[in-house]
Amino acid sequence: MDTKILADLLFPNVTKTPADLDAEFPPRSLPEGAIVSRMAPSPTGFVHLGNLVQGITSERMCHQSGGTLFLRVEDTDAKREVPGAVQVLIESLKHYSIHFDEGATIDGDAGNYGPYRQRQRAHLYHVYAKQLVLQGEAYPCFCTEEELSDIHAKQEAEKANYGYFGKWAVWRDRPLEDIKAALDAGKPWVLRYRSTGSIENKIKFTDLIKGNLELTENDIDHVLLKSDGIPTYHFAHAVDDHLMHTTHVVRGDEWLPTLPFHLQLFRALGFKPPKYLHIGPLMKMDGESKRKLSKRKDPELALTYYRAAGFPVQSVYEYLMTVLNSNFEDWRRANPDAPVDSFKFSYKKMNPAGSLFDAAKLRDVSKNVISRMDVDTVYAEVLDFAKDFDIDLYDHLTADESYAKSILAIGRGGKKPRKDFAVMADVKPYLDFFYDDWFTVTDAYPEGFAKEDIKAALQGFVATYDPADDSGVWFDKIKAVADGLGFASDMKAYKENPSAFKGSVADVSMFLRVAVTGRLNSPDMYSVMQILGRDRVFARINAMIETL
RNA sequence: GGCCCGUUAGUCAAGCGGCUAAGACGUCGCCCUCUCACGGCGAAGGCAUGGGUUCGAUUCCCGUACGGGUCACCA
Repeated sequence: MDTKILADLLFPNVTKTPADLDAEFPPRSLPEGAIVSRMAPSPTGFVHLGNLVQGITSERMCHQSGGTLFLRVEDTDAKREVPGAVQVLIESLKHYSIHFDEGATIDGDAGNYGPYRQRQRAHLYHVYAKQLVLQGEAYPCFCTEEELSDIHAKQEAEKANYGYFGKWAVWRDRPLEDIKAALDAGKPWVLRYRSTGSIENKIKFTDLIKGNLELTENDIDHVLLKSDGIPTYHFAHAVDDHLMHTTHVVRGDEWLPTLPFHLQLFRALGFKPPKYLHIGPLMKMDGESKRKLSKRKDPELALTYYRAAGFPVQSVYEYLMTVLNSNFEDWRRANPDAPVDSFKFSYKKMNPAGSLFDAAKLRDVSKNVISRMDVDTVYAEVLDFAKDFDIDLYDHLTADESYAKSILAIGRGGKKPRKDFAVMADVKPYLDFFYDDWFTVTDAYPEGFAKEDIKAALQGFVATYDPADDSGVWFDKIKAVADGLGFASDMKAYKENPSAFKGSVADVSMFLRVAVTGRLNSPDMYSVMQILGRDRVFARINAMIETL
């Protein structure tokens, strides 16, 4: 068959050649060893953990090597696209500190290798499509959906392998007249790759994460161009990553089965294939068994889930970092205050297998991240969460900013900071008693004590409390009250002979705690009282005395 | 079903032919001049399995089992 005739028939308007495009998109001038990679999500309106895992990996590799990271929107499937999804995508990636050097932005494209939205690149793909037809390595196929499912059904019946290949590839070797006739009849067509591979052959391949792999050659005549003229992922991947000079492709390992086809394509097109990093999936426990996190079943896959739960961005980022490079944890312990990007990320540390998503671990990481934040940062984080998810909390915290901050400052800073919050939703139950309208007097007194003693202890405290005292003096006074009532002021003495006392200074402190905070647990009472102020402390203590 | 990937404690994981097989989370215990939150100390718990190769295998090879992925005009 004369491929020239066919090529012109199929792509009459394509005049450019691959050489023209190579001239249009010359290599970037980057230092030796610089990595160029991309994030290439499809705009489904749903940004998930997997996107982020892949994004962080690409981002670190590019920027640590002095290279370039770009964002390419894979919007080849018009059917699935959700309106406004591109914006959501760009904004949440930015939110999670994935910074792009070029690519799609909310306002349009930035960079010299665009367009960065695939649907706008149709003319580029067609140049290569025509080239493949010319080389006899692609052909049109006019099968309808029904015909294809018939083929599939027959294959099932015959227990043959599925797919459009060999004798099943009914349009593969049709004479030109048939094609012309179909074209003239206005039948829709797709462009298929003419595979010369065989499943009898194996190809060797080295993945940067998985290591040496042996894969079966591809013998399927995959679709290159859909009937709307827009490429499939495979074809777009080859063309785009060539023209954009991608050096490393990071993607999920669900792509491994189609990798042989991709390699075939790069060869057919005369492209140098990039290095690949195939990441194992994030899994979760589902009853007894593990399975890949699925976006239909698992809300925790969506980034928005973490925001609603009150995890700071930094927490999710650091958790994912520990999953990607487990030595990150050790590094973080040794460098508690260093910015995350001073950590030396290495793809060599990445696990070839999938990992189970560990919510408990996320919480732990998050506690540490939050405990390292300064007051202003925590305050901002809480507000950011509260304004969308707990407006009542937001109103309380903003009513008196410095008061709120003084609460959040308790136990913050220093070598052993408090770790009360894993998520911002933990904040309200932690500090509600600082607000009078949230505070409730409790009658759940510590058990095992005479009411008279509790009352006397509270009165004794009120008689001597002075907010000007430092914590040492403050506590000495409480000890004095304890002693006066037959409670041990010395914990050691108490432990050696508990029956010699009515209780200890710990119990006296508990009386105060219950009176002042309405609960059994609280941060350090000295700090609490300092923040509450003398009048409110006394009011609460007196209110409790009334009930005794 | 075909093809492919994977398998170190409940989980995340170091390890890369010779180690009493790190560490972290979780769990449990003890300690810590006021509880909690921290912090400290300690405990339980592991190389899926059968064959090789080797003086020696968690580490290399093959099989089995189990887990996962993929077989679209979706990415």
